[in-house]
Amino acid sequence: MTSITAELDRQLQADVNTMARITTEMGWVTHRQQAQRLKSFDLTVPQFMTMRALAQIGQACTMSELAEAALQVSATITGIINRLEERDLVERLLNPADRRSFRVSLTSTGLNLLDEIAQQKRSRLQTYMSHLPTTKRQELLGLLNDYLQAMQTELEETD
Amino acid sequence: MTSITAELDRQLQADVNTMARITTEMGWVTHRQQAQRLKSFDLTVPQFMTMRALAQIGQACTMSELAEAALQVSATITGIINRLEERDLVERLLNPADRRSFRVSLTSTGLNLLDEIAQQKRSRLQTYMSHLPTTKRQELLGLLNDYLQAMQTELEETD
DNA sequence: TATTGTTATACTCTATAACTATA
DNA sequence: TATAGTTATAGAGTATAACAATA
Repeated sequence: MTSITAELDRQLQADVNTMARITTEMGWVTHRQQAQRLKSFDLTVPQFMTMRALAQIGQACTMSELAEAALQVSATITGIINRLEERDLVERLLNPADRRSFRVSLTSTGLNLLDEIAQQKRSRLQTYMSHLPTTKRQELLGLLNDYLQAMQTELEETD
Repeated sequence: MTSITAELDRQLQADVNTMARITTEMGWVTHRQQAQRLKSFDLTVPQFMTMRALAQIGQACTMSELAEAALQVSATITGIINRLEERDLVERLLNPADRRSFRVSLTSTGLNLLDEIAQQKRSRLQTYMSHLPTTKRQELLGLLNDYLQAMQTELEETD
């Protein structure tokens, strides 16, 4: 007869395997699905995530700050911002305090586009989430949030 | 005084907003983190996901089948398989039954590499998951699995 | 004629290293 | 000298369209 401890270990192993499969798959499916959806707005995933990072910072920030928030190196951000700026979705403003750097921010056009995309996403999620009982919903959110934070912490550590 | 229905609606709205934020962010963080980790194996995310799709199919498949499983178009898969084949991680085998197509499969080197990566991922997850009580773990897995399936179904529909 | 897979093309993302301007 | 940002470079992924070989 097996001990309770061994039983729990086996269960943990099984759960870890399942979790490994789900998170790997979910990351890729999410990425490809987002790319597909953003295409109709003529945006790429990195462009969208950069705009989102700008919105989240809330105020004009430097290229370096933006690069860090968007999980990119600064050379990459330069290219992304160039393309977004050509379409008047973001703007570089001179920074009188330090003439080496800019203040980058979303234009009103950029902010509106971001709102439109967010609204579309909320509509899709509403259908899915309204099928879950309130307690399950909140438990899911809490666990996802913990997991996300664990991932973000880990990313910072390996920097 | 507000009705219970209105209260529930407001709660649903709040949960939908949170879920929208978390899933968007998680997709990007996962993608960047995976890219960073895979770099130490000299693999890109699409290369890894293609190898994973091959492993999941289990037997040799055609380029078209692989493209569909890896959520790519066939022209993209051609390039990815070319690069993996040069490193002996996958192989194209002649298909006597139809000389237009190949049977693609992982080599033993490719399979070993995949195992090594999976093992590393399990180790990391184990630390995180052993902190969760068994019931919470399984509830999380159930909900994530449902969500993943909902996403995959949606991807197929928009094809 | 239809299907399988590749090639051609054009563009974006990505990281590293070299560089320019400013502090 | 150090820092902010860009440019140069090389390579990978991406989709569309044109193409070759085979069915």
